[in-house]
Amino acid sequence: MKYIEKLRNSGLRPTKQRLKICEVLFDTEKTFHFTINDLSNKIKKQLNNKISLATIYNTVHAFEKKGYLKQIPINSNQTYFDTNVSDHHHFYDLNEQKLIDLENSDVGPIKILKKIEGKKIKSVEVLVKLED
Amino acid sequence: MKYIEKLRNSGLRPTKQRLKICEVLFDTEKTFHFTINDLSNKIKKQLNNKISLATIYNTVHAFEKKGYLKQIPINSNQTYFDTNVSDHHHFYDLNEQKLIDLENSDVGPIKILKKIEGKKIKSVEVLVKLED
DNA sequence: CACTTTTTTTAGAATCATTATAAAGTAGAA
DNA sequence: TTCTACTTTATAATGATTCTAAAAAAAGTG
Repeated sequence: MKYIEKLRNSGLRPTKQRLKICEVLFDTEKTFHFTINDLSNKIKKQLNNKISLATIYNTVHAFEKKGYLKQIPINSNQTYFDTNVSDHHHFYDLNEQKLIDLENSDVGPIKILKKIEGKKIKSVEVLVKLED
Repeated sequence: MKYIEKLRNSGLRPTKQRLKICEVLFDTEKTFHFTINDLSNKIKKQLNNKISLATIYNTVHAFEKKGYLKQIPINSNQTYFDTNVSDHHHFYDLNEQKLIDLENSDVGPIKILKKIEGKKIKSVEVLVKLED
């Protein structure tokens, strides 16, 4: 199965629960944004299946560490994740509290001119806040 | 007093506690980053004065709404604020968990090419994650 | 000044996302 | 199968933030 490798790479054994989580996360054409709570609900509805929060947290964090999911840097009481792990950015609609993808090509090239001794750049993320 | 206007503009009357908060926030040459907890401790040490968390939260949020403080979009369990409200960006050192200012001039101009119907851009914020 | 009304501060409780825990379940190797 | 190590789970713990209601302070009024 195609998700087994993703799990193994993330240091996780392919269990029933983890495979279900993979299905919901990766078995779609479109990528999407979610919170842990969103994901839990999606699993309940879509698969008619309850997986404990602890398992969901563990799995999502393992994927995030390996780069199969991305955290979206935004101030909210919940943490937002993205199944789109390509280099891209986000609009955040303040009124509707909704995230929208901004492809890299929608944002001009970004040059970081300042250097910090002994550190290298891991990622550059742009958040564009929108209002009415 | 110079802070009275800031408070009034934010819809707050100038009380003893709020003026103390202003002192710690705005009475320095250098701008700085802080969490509510940082600020509370700074008030204790620097002014030898305890102000309840509720008051600090209220005041900081009022200033943030008026633009006298900025929230820094970053995923953390605590919310980070910045007394530097000029247009600028941030490095985030993942290893030391420290924020560093990135002046606008340190980042090339950013062009957002995508438009969203009926929405206007309120801010563009760049977060550059650093690792060793 | 009194006295009333409104606003503010405060400590502590409530909330809520996230993390930790420990017991019961499951997978994989021998 | 049987043993061992890893997983899942429900539930508790944690910790930042928000809420609350009572006491304190400030403003308004005669």
